[in-house]
Amino acid sequence: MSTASTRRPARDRILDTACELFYAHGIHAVGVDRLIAESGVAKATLYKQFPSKDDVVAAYLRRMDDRWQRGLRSTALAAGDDPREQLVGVFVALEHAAREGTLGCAFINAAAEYHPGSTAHAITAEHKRAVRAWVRDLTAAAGAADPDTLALQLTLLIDGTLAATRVEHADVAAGAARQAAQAMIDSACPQPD
Amino acid sequence: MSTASTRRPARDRILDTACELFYAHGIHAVGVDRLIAESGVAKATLYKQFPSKDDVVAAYLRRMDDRWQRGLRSTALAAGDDPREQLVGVFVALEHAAREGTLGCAFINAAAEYHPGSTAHAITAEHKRAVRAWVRDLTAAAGAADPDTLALQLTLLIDGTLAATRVEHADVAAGAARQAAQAMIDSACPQPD
DNA sequence: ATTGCAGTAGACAGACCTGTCTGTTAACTT
DNA sequence: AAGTTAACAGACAGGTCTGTCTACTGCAAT
Repeated sequence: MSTASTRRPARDRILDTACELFYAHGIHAVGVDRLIAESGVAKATLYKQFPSKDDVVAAYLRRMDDRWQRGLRSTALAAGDDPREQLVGVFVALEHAAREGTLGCAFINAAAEYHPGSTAHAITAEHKRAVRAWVRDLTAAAGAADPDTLALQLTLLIDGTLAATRVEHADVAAGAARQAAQAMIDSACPQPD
Repeated sequence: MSTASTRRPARDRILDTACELFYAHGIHAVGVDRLIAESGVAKATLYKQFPSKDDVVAAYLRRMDDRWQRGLRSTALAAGDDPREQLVGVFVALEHAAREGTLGCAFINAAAEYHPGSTAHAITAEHKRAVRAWVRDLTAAAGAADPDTLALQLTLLIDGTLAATRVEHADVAAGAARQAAQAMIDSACPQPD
C-alpha cells in the first residue's frame, strides 16, 4: 500500500504501543499478543526486533528515560538562566503534567512489579541516579550550602508528586509541591543578587 | 498433628503469604498456585475463603492499610504529646523502615499494576486520603497556618521516600526527608512555647 | 526478471493462569 | 461412638502466556 513508506518502522510502532500500554496498565498485565495486535505488527517481527518480552520492557524503560532527560533539559531551558528558577521550573512542569492526568513515574511503576534485584529495578535505580545528579548540578549552581541533600530532598518531592498523580488528579498536590520546593530552595541557597 | 491447634487459621496464613509475596514481587507476578503452596493451604480452602484472586488482593490491601494506620498511631504515641514532634516522629519511623530495607508503599505498588479506575486504585486513593487526613489533624493541632497544604506537602514527602526505598537502600534519603519535614513544620507552625 | 529482505498472518507447543471438582483425612461436637 | 465440619491433596477444564515455526506478500536493488 502507498502508506507503507510513510508508516513508522515496525520497531518504533512496537515501542509506541509498549509505552502506551505498559504505562497505563502495567507490564505484566499486557501480553505480547495484545502488544502486537495494537501495534499492527506480526509476532515474528516483534521477536525479530526483540529476543524476548523482557527486552521490549528494557527498551520501553530506556525510551522513557530518554523522554525524561530530554524533558528536564528543555524545561530548564525554558525557565531561564537562573538555576533556582530552573529548579522551580521542574515543579511547574510537574503541575502541568498532573493537570493533564499523567499516570505517575514509569520507573516507580515498573519497579513495583518486580522483585528487588531485577533488571527493571536496576534501570529504575539508574534513572533515579541520573535525575538526581542532574538536579544536584542545579542545586550546586544555585549556590546551595549542601547541594547533595537539597537535590535529594527535591527529588523525593518529585517522586512523591509523581506517585500521587498515578492515583488521583493531583494538580493541587503538585502546586503544593512547587510551593514547598520554592521554600526549600530559597532557604537553602543564599541569594547573592 | 499436635501443632494443628496452634497453627494460624487458613485464612490468616493465606493473607500472611499474600502480604509477603505480593509486596515483594508484585501482584500479577504471584499466581494462586504459588500462594497456596507457600501458605500450605489447599486450593479449595483458598477459594472458600475468597471468591476470587481479586478478593485476596483486596484483603491484602485492607490488611496493609490496617498495619499502616496502627503504625502511625503508635508512632505518634511514642513521639510524645507535641503534634510537631509526632509529625517528625513519622519521618523517624520512615528512616528506621528504610534502614531495614522496606520495599516501598504497598498501595503505590498495587496502583502501578492496574489501570486507573480499578479497585486497586480506589483502595489506594482511599488509603492515601486517610493518611492525609490523619496528618492534617496533626498539622492543625500543631497550629499550622495552612494545615491542608502542609499535610499535603508532608504526605508527598512520605510517598517520595517510600518510592525511593523500593528501588534502593534509602536511609540517607529518609534522613534528608526527615530534615526537610522538620524545616517545613518549623516554618509553617508558629511556636507558642 | 530474479533474488533477497522485511513484514504479515496465523498455527502450534508447552508452560502457567484462574477457578472447579472429587475424594480423603483429621478434629471437634454431641 | 457417630456425625459434622474444615481443611488437605491433587486432577482437571478452559483460557492466556511466551516463544517458535511455516507460508505468503510486497518492495527494492541488482
